Amino acid sequence: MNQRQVVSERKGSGRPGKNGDGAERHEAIHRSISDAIIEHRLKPGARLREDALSEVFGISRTGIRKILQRLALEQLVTLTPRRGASVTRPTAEEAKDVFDARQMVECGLMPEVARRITAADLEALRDMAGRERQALKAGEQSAAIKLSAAFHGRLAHISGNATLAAFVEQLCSRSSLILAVYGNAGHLGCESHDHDDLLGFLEGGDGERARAFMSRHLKAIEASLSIHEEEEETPDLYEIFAD
Amino acid sequence: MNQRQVVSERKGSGRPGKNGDGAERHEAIHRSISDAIIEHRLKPGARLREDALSEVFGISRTGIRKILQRLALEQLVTLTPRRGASVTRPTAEEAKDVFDARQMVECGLMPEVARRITAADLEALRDMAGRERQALKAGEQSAAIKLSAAFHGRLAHISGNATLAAFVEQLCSRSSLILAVYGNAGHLGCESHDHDDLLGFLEGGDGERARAFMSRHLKAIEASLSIHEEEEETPDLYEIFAD
DNA sequence: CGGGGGAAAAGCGTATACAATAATTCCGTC
DNA sequence: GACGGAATTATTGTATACGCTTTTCCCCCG
Repeated sequence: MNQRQVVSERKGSGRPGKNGDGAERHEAIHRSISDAIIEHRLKPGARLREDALSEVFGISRTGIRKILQRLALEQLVTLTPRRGASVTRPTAEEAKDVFDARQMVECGLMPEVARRITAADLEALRDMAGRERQALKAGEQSAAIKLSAAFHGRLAHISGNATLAAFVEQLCSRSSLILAVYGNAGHLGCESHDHDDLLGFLEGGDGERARAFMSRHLKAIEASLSIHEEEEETPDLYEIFAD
Repeated sequence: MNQRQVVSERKGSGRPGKNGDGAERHEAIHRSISDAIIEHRLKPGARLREDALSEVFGISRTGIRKILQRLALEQLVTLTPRRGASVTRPTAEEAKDVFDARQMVECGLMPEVARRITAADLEALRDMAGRERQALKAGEQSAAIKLSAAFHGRLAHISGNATLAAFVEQLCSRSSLILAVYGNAGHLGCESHDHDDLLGFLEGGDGERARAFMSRHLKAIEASLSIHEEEEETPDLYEIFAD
């Protein structure tokens, strides 16, 4: 594909182990794969072979498996028992569940966010929204998608509830996958200046209006999807040939 | 301790690999440890050494590490870089976050649950509530705690949203840990017949009343905690000896 | 020419070995 | 007798080796 310069420092060096900071390394690899999925550089259904990944990142399969397993818990990859890992292809039902969950949690968080948001938060968020619009205009869908998810995640963090914020982040990642499967190319994700408008309500401290706007915003994204329920993994032949 | 008969079939048998159904095995071990934590047979702060666990369950450290990692993602155990795993000891802040999250999600789910609940669901839930009361009366705190968490989890599943239901289950598990740290012995968890009352509202299809009742129910549990913020892990000596 | 069976290959699951680091204990010196 | 340091021990981190399952490809038979 196109990412080749990921990380190759000390790849062919004879020393196998010799770790300096293994934990951060793993974190970096996790983010690297996670980003590739969220940005649609790895598309739903793509297989992730352990050997290939271990070679690319220069660590053994042990470490890769650990990361793959974590990604599976985050619902970004699917682990099929003897078949290995692949990028998750969300079902229509999962898509509905994820957006219903976002509706409940993100909207529910808005009043508290409006109460706690600071000038520094607003500045950072406006910057993100601006860069997102810019990326969208420049046709860089990957960057725009990632920025949109980051915006929603950052917003949730302002509520002060780390548990709910982490949940929102996970939902946003999954939403990105859903967009990849059911989104129409063209007007994808949070286009327009919805995000800027939302920040306006939050700056004014109007939590209820922000909640209502967030609700419409999410509904608009969900409505833009075309849920056509691809052919099932195990088509029900009895139903198909019931005549 | 007291669990010794866990599983020892084919333990000393020479064959190392020879797996029949590794996945189910791992699932069982995960549940075994998870239950032990939720039932307070393993208390917060308890260390979980990999060697010991691998010997108890008769699998190698590889499998144990996998399970430990999953438990860490579920926030039931804490993985300290070079120090191994231990049962998570929730902070006061985490406790607040968890209960706020439950307040938002579980209450928000009630209307939909009231809409979809069936007679079979009601019967199963009443059975669980009954067994919980019975266990509480018999002084079996462990069983009561697990049944309470299971009740809330089962309830959430009726909403039909698997994502939110899984989240609720996780929150309930963590609540069990919170009870272990901050709960007063004596009246712990959902005593009385709160659960039965709730089922009454749901049976009547009154989603709004069920939501309000669930809100009070959760507030009551949270209020029964004594958040005294144990000595911090790194006490601020400068502040303590500031005079 | 198409389909099925078998052999080879590829890839995952698990265990084990080795290296590195944190904890503990023991000994020497002050 | 106590404190500091060094060696030993205990425990985690990582890699690698091996077995088993699945898949693929090729050849043979129909």
